[in-house]
Amino acid sequence: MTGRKRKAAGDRPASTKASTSSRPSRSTRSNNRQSDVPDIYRDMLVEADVRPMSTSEERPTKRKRPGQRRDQVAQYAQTPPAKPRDRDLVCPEEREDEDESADDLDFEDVALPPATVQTVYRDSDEEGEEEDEEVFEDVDFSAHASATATVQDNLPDLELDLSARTKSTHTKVIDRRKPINKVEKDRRVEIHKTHLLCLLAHVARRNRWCNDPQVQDHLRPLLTQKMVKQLNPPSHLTQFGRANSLKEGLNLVNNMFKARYRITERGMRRALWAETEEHLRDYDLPKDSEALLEKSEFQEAAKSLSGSRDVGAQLYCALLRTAGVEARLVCSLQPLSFSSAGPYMGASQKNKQKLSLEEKYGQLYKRDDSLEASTEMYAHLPPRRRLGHPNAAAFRLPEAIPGPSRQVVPTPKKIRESPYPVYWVEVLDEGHQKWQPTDPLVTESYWKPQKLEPPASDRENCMTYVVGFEEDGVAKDVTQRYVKAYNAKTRRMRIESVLSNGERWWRRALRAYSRGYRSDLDQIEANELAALTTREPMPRNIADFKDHPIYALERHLRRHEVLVPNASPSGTVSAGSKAPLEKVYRRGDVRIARSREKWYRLGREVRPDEIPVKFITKASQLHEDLFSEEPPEFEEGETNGTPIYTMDQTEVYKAPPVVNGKVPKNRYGNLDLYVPSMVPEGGVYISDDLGARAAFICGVDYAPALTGFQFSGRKGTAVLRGVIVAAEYEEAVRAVIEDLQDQEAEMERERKGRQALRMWRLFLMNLRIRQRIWSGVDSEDEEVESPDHMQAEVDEVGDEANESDQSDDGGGGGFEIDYDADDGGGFEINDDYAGGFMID
DNA sequence: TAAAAATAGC
DNA sequence: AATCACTATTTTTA
Repeated sequence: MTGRKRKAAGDRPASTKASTSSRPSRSTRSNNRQSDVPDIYRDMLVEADVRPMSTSEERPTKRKRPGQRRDQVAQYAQTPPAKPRDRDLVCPEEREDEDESADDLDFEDVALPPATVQTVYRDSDEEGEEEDEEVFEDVDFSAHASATATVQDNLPDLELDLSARTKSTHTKVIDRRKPINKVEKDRRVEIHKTHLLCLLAHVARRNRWCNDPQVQDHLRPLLTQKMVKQLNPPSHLTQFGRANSLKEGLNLVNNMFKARYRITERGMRRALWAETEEHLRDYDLPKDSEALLEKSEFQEAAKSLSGSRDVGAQLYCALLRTAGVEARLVCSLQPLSFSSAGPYMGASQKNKQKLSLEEKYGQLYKRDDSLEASTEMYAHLPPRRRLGHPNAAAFRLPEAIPGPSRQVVPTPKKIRESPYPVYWVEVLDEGHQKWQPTDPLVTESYWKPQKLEPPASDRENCMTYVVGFEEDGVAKDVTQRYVKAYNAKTRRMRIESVLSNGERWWRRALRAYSRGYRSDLDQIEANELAALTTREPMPRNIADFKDHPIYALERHLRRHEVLVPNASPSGTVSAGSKAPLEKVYRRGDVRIARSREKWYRLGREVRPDEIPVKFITKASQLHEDLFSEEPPEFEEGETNGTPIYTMDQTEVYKAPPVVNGKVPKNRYGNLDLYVPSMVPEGGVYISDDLGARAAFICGVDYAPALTGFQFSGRKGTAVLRGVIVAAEYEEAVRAVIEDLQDQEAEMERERKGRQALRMWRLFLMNLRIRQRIWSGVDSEDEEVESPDHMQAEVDEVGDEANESDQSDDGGGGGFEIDYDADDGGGFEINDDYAGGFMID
């Protein structure tokens, strides 16, 4: 299992490393950076399609995920599950629950069909689980101190190469209603994920810098005795006393820090999408963007007490830690949004908005324009440092600003940024066991979590993921402490809302920075945050109810969703003032209804005489109805829709039992086995492809198990996997299977042996030919090897190989050299082949 | 009056 | 096998 992971993690980077080194200009850096990415991220980044830029030439334009996956499956499949397990056949919903802790390695959304071919690798994944856990929790943060992706601004150091896909999706927008197709959406989600990982790595790195002794040495003189004293109240004080002392201390420190620290650079901003390639190409970071890359520069900043406000917050964090306060470095991550609704650049209408916004923020962008000449300032940086992503990136306002502003304004630039911070600090109020924010530079507030969330209209700062890093490198998602409408608003922008396993993904991403256990404080905080979310007030507008995790409106119910009969509204809303009131229901009162067939596929059966909760009309019919403009004819109790039922109208399906060793079958001669509960009484499921043969050999009655359908295009093909036999024959059949497996293995070995022989024959024959040719050329009596001896050898081997050839595929007899041997011509004799030969 | 929210469209 | 998602326009509210 270890091998599997190592392999997956190691293979790709090795190859990329090789190719990067072909570019001398970047090689040193790149090589370093390769090792900069912690192991745990390598998989993620590979999964997320992030690779170093320099490999782009070799990269195939189209990436075949499925293919890759299959490789993995093949690899995993080499370790077959020892025994068939019931888990083989669990419907996805159930599995979700029980696998709460089983975070598997893949970051893909594999939508598992109810019955599964995929179980092969699901299984192996689960087996590898502890291993993975270990890998995750053994991360030694100090060891990784210098090992992270370097990120400049909000710009990942590793790049996304999506040019091929970008172009195709950008140039054609046909359907107005669906400008974003699924592929495009997926792509954006991937980018979002990648961006998140990079941002996390970035903040983690800065957080480590906060512990740097040199940095702290530079900062220590700033602290007065009084500050330190108040920040560390004696434990004999009351809770309030201690909290007050801490607050007063913070007040002192904040004022001092605010006064001493000069903001000379622009900090992190929200990453935005470019609308066209041109915009992206023309994009440059503002001149005064933070250019801090190395720890030494951070130490410099600590000495000079100047830099971006982000660095300011980081230094402030370091300062508090120096003073003995338990302080978290908090960052509101600003990843690219995955929804296309975000602000763009360039659109004619948006120009207006931009201008008005510009006025609002002051003349902040004017100087940007003066920068065309200033690119050389960044010339020493690789281009990717200057850009967010090569193809997906931030916006740039200067284009929209008319000429006059193009003058250089040399003087003391007041940098206008979002009035809300991206970085701040949380300190631990030990008395109350509560983390409290403090932000000396931007909002100049402390103890006021509500003050830090920017309004939705802030284009430069969007609060979506707030992550706090503790001194020991542990990260916590504390978003809920700061946003006022997590369920209604913030969640929509997060990965959880767009991926079915988004929560798991995010948890896993953070696990890279977890301390393997949960402290009491963790628990308290988790409760606190959970309470904050549950206490969130009911939305006041209709839109926020859509996909709300707690509430639901009837108007937003999906086609096959239905309210439980006794659902009682928990409130009302109306769209505007003069609109009818709508009842607000609990999401928990919403049920999914399914047709008879769907339930059957989940191993359940609708009870007879149940009244359908709903009839759903097909899309085509709906269309017809629309055009005919005639009301659809509903007869009493009958409609042209499909009747659907809720779960409680069904019961577990019981297949007809096995009687006298006879297995009941459906009309195709199979037995439907979508879930384990569908195994008939008195029967046993043997999930092995050899089952049918074995049962046949045993001469017992059996039924192949129809475990699901595979949909390719429009028609589904049945997936048969394993057989059902009567319980009394189980042992016999299994024994036969084992036997068959042995046989098969034996045959496989033989095949390989033959293959090896064939290779040798070819090899020796070539040698012989060569020898014959050269025998006349060189001096006649000087022979390195005896021709007779070799002749004998070739004949011997050749005969043997020919024999087997004939029995095998009939071809390749005689002395024709068969270059078309299926297992690859040439003389690549790998271990397998040689091994096969040696054994024989 | 501007910003936010609802709605219409295909 | 199914499926709303996205924009522009109108309406409402602070």
